[in-house]
Amino acid sequence: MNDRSLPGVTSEERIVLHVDMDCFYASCERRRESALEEKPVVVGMGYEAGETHGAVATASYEAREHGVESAQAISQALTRLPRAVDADEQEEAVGHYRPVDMAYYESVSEEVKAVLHEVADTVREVSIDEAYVDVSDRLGWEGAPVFARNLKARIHETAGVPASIGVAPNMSTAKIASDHDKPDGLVVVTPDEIRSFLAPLDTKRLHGVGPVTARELRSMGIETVGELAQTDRSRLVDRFGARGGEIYDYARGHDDRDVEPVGDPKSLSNESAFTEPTEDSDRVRDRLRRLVEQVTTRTARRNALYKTIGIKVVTPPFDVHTRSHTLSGPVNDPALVERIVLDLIEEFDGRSVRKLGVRVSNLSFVETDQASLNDWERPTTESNGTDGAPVKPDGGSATENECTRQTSVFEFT
DNA sequence: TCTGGGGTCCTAGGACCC
DNA sequence: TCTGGGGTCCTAGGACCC
Repeated sequence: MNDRSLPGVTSEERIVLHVDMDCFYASCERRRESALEEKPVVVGMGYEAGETHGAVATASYEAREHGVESAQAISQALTRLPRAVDADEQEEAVGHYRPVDMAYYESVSEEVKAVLHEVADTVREVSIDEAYVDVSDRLGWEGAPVFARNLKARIHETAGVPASIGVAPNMSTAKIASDHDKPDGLVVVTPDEIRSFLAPLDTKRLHGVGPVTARELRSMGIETVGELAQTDRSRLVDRFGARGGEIYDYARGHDDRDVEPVGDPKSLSNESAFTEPTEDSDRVRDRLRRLVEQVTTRTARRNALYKTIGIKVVTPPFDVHTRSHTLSGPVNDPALVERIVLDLIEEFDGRSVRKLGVRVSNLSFVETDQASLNDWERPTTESNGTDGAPVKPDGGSATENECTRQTSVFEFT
């Protein structure tokens, strides 16, 4: 159903919850180390000896009061909030820094998601600490506040971490609502409150409005969601393309997206930054080989085949370049990935590099058992004794010959 | 903001086919 | 050989999200 072009007409009324865990990694650390309760906690990587270029993944609200924010350089975080050392812990404001432990956070996340699946038929797990649930079939608006309050309590009892919940007739508003009263928030926006709730907010609160769009909107004289809602839709589409129409709809409280589970990933990548930019092509190649191994290990574990292989090269000051190469058919072949990656990087030889990435995309997932996967993936080693060229589903082989690099559009004009 | 890492979607031009 | 147009795939970049 798509009636977004008809203002005032909404699809059948829905009740959508957005569940957002509060500073999730820090909460997880507190769950297993209760001494961290109510103390400034910073979870990140890069502050251990010998590391200098990490960033803050999550800062607890106590840490945020000292100016520590997520995505901040760890060096800056340490200046604002010195690291707690046992001796002078009583002295003044100090931060409790913990390294990222994804495996643990994943396990806590699973406990949270299990609760969500118990209480709702449809759950969209957006990320490790965030999910939408559609409970339209289970309750009406009268029951929504109590339901959400109970859900929060249940998550806390079961998984031991706090959550904020937003309830609204659609995903985009529910998300804004969950963020409206963090931490430990609960905000319910009923259909008749939706426009007045959104109107005074800064446009940046809308999903799809980042720093660039917010700046451009400001230059158009649009600061609030209410002002955005009063703008000409076509003016926004002209300026921002499809996203312009989207944010206009969101600003008016319209969002027809269904809450549906996320599917298989579209791409898998790994990247890594150098402590400082390097021109050493051996170091660059070593780093790329490591990334190739990381990413192909993940694809193998997930039974993923890829057709497109690419690199990302960040050169100073912060210019992002991508190069990619598409094969004629999906493969799972780490050696081929390495060859292609090393081929693609040649163009950047001699240039300073601060960050590298390896990505595979155009994924397909083999859901059959491992045995049959191996059957068609590696018949070359014993059965027919060829040189181990990757075999494609259509029986051809994706060798380097047929994947001559396509000329970049930038080599012209 | 002197900027880590893993993702998604959109756009625009060119190649190529019919 | 000229002209026109539609459709799809590929590549690179950009904005955004967590």
